[in-house]
Amino acid sequence: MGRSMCNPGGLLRGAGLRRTSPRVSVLSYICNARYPFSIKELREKFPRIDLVTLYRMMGDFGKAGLVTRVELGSGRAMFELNDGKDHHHIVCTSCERIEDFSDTEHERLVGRVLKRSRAFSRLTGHSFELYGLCNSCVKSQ
Amino acid sequence: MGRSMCNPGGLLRGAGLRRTSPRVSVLSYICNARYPFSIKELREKFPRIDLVTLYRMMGDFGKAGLVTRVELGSGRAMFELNDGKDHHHIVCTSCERIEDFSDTEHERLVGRVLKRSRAFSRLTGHSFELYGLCNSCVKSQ
DNA sequence: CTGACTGCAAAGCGTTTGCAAGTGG
DNA sequence: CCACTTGCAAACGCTTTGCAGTCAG
Repeated sequence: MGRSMCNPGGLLRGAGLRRTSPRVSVLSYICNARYPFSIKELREKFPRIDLVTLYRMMGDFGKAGLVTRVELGSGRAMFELNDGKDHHHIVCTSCERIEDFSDTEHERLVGRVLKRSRAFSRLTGHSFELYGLCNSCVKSQ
Repeated sequence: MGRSMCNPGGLLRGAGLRRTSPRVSVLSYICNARYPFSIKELREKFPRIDLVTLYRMMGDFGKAGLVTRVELGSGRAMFELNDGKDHHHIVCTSCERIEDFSDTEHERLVGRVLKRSRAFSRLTGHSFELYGLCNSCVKSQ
């Protein structure tokens, strides 16, 4: 639900980006992705699109607010569709499985930290990610 | 206080690592570092120690529990002395200034998230970092 | 003396840049 | 048409690996 209503053409036009074939393909894939994805994953899914094009595409989509870059400690860039909701991730350090979670308490906490800070007065972003072992990896270890 | 009592030789021996000249130099620097540091910073501070040695040293110190690796969204690895206390960072995205903070509420939050998760039952770590502009960078922009 | 450690060279990986050819509006 | 996009090649920064010489214990 919601995901399937994704309209790549409209999203691109709304963002002021040209509706090219690579962009439409990738954007519709992104709309249906349930978890953060890497450039490598896009490359495997779309072997005919150049790696450089994918990097530039994520850069453009990012500037346009279509996708958000998330840091998940893997060393490579990960992205996800920007749905406007602030959520976070639990990442399995063994199989890289990812689960989303959101926590309203966390937002309050961020505000409180900022208020206490002497050196900072403006926040532009934050990362809050958990690392662990998912149930199946716990069993097999 | 505390910092100045740093004893590189003792720390190394306790960790089962040989007390070599590069390790002693770097470790005493680390003990007095007030903020997370990068390999590049160590390289500038100790030009005569090979870059590869610094990487391996951080790897060894990490395994021995002397330092902790922190992800601050810069793309490069950052480390800090492992003092056993769980704290977090506010990073200025303009000048890379770093301020530490700790928040007991955060620990409770982590436990709550884990309890609610269906797919995860064991956590091995977490990141909680804030990004923003420090007071002096806010003024100059 | 021996294994742990270091330095140098080279490779690996993810990412970025330059430029000519292609294409959407 | 013309500016925006793409693909290919090459460079880039950070990090890792291989190997021979060195040093601590």
